[in-house]
Amino acid sequence: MSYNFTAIEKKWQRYWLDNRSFRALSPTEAGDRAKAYILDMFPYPSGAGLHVGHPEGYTATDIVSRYLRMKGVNVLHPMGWDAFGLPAEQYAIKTNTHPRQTTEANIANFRRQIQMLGLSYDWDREVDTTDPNYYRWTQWIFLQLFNSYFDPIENRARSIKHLVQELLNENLVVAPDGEIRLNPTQEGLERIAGEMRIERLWRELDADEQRQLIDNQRLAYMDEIAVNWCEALGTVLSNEEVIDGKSEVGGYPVQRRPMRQWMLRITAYAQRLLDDLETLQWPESLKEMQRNWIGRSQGARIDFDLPDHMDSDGEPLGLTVFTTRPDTLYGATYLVLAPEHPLVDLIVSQEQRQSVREYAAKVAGRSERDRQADSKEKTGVFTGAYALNPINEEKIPVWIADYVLMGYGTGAIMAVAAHDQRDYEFAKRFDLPIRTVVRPAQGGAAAADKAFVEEGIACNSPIIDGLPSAEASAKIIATLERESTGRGMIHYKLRDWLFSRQRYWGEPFPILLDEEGNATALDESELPLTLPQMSDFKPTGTPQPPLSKAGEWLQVTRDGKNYIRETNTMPQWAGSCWYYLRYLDPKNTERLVDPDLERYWMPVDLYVGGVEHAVLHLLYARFWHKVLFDLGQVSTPEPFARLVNQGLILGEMEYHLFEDEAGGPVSAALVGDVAEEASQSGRRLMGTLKSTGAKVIGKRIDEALTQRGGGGFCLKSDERIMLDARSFKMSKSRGNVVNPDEIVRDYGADTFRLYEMYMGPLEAQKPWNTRDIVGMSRFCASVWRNLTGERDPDDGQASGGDQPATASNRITDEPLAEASRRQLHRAIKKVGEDIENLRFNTAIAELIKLNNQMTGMESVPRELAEPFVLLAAPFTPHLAEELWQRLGHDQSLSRATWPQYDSELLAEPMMEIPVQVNGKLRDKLTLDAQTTEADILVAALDSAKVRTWVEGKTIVKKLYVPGKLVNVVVR
RNA sequence: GCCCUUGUGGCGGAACGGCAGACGCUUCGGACUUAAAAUCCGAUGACCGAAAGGUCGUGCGGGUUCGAUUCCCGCCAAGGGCACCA
Repeated sequence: MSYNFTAIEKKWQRYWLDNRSFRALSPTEAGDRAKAYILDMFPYPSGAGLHVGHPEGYTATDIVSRYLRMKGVNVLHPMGWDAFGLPAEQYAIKTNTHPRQTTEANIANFRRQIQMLGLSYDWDREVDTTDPNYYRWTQWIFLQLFNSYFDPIENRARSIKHLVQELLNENLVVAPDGEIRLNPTQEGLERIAGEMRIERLWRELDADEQRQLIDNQRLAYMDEIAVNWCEALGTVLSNEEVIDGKSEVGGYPVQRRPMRQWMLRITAYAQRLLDDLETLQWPESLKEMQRNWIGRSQGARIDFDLPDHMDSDGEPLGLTVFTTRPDTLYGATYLVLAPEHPLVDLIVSQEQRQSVREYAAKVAGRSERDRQADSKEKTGVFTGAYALNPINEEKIPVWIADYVLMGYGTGAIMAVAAHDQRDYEFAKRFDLPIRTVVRPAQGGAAAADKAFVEEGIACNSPIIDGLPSAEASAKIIATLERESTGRGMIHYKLRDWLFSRQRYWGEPFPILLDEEGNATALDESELPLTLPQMSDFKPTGTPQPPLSKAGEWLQVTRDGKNYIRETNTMPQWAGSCWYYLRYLDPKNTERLVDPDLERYWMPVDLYVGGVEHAVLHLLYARFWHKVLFDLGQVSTPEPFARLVNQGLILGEMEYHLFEDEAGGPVSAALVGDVAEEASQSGRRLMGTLKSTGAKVIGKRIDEALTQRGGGGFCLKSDERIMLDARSFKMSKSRGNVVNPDEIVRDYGADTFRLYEMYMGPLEAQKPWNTRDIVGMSRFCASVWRNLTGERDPDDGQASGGDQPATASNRITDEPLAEASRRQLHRAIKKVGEDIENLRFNTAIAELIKLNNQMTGMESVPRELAEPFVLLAAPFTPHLAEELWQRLGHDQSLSRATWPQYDSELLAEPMMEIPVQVNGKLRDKLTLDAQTTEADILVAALDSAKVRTWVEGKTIVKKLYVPGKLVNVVVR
């Protein structure tokens, strides 16, 4: 019987599970072995089942894990389920089943699919984010966030108790703007300036104020802010979940509306999240995406007085802008506020009130998306108010315009029309003054029809004239700071993380709310707070979350006071923010993770997953990790030392024929230029139009192509043909989704694994091509034949997984030929190095070459067969285990020793030296590897072929690159 | 508009200063077979040539170098990210 992959794969999958073959060792068991934590991004178990993209990353980490185990490393390689989330809940609503049920069914299906791929996970450590024993600790981390604040002096999170203590001790005081500062009297400064009280002490606050003050410092806090409300999903979404004004999930419209929501103070960590990227071995492009998302801008806040306006207490009003170009302050010819800016109502003049209101109403009625769509045409309205430029007391008009966003900076800008393109367009539109205050450093004039936005030399700016922009900015900031009309600051685009959702299927907050809506945390001992069983978990159609219908569950009386539970739930990201920690100690009932285990295993040595999490999961997880680090719960500042993004697997190539613009002849197959070029020469376009999957549509392709003998096609000489061959993302609607179940059924898991790894570099985006799978299938069958001698179904031998393994008649104890031995040792080196560099495609190519050698052999020496099976084991583990057993081993090879190569055998005794003349290859010499340079050059010039190219010319230079080539330069 | 990534045979890709196209697919030819499948052997970048051999060739245009797919400068195209971010 021939190679029966189904039986073999079942047999070994059973064996691995029964024997817990991939159990990670405890630090004690491991002794002085090295450790490696190899992690996959755990999947969201959707109803659709595994996608071919999942096995790509999972196979990659599996190969690395299996390889490292064979190298004697203690490997932790776990898997789990990120099972809270919107799709499960939406599906549950649609089918009227409880999300618990669908989630369990989906997890079972995912587990089956993952196990059928032969992935070497330590199943003892499986986690499920929806398990109360898991989300108990998600809630626990939330409590840590709630009970902590960010100490800007130490630049880290600390217990809120510490803050209260410092306030009680009067080391800290409360500034009028609500900020907490060092007590100036501690530095010998006065806390009282004139008759006006500047700062207040803790004991001078009443109980409500104290509570407010503390609540405003927490890392998890409630705030009434404009949030992204998605009507269709019935929930709010984080900035990261909104793309182009639509929900990332489902693409539903999202509106801004003010709601009281839980926020996490990720902005406090902006600088550390930015700085620590430098320490990570991550793809540069992904780091760049995080940098852009954090969006650091260095600049200044500048205060403009509004001389004609007083607040209700009779204090003069002021207006603060943020700018990255303080050096252009003299060029500010007007100010612009966001239409939603709270100051607008206070300063608008009687005459302008009507038009300002109308404009603001119009803007409010439009989504962010619409606002961006017609950003080409600037709109805005004058408020009737004027402000004073602090640098020169110039009186400038204040406008409102929707190109200024309330959500960035202070929601107000100083407009410098000469040096900002948007301001320039606005000024042109409304005929506002444009004043040049920077000239190009290299001389030459700036373009007249647009803003000069680069740095240069300040001009028309009395105190900074002649200074380069950077110095000019510094001087302006110094001046403003001296006069208390501004200060240098760094602004981040990153916003605090909106952390609550109006959903049922998420972690409940361990929070009680009193009648005023103040939050009180549950005690750690009260966790987990489990989701109430509800038959009606549908959205309410209002911002009221489904849990508001939970009846008794909601009511809590404590110390004689009535509370109601928080009815929002946490977003899907909560569970995935820390799952990598739980794998280390998944059954611990006392702690999140045992500190010794945490220190042993962290950080994650290799993390593989899709790039779609660049600014969501990967930013959130880093943030939580840093908080846990500050609070002493984890030992490393970063969770994922090395990260690799697997490239997207696109759908199968699609070929399209279409009319060209002239409505003329048909367009046909292959990418534009190639086809066009081909059409001009009339030569063979592609030999295999049929076999590539191109569909012959009607007669048209036949009109353009003539069939050659043997099934190839040729372009008719004068046709103009364009071929559109492209592949698209796999999607249900396109009908190009490949189902892993079918591939494994038809070809086996080993072949499937090989195929995905052989498609190309792990990081590259590449199209699926079912046609190519057969290559890997042939390889597996060929290895089987080469090592078992079982040729085809007719030779009468029983085999397959359930049968007792029979010894092979192809294996011999004869010594291996010298040349083959050298090839083997080169392969051992290459395969090991390629795995370490995640270059699986070239490693597989090496295995194929080695197997091709065996195909040509009469019988295969054990000296070659055994190392070959070990080298193949990480890639085709089932096949390798079966062959290993048939080679007479009674132990699984999962912990067998990886072969070692002998460096002596890497060098060939003879070498082939190409000889170039003027950089062109003219001959090749086969020489003893010991030949000296002088002899090689003599031999090279002695070559007849070389001589014909050198004759009659002067040799200018003779070059020898040791072991590589000779180049003779002649003139 | 800005940032990042990628452009190599009929296809996926390899080489990443030193023999361009490893390896797989496809196609063609041969062996085996009553036949087919499977398997095995050989060929497969283009052009010229009967052959030996030669010329061209890694998106395009320059540059550095004895030598460039590889490094530098300038374009073009595709994919991804950000986007009125002050």
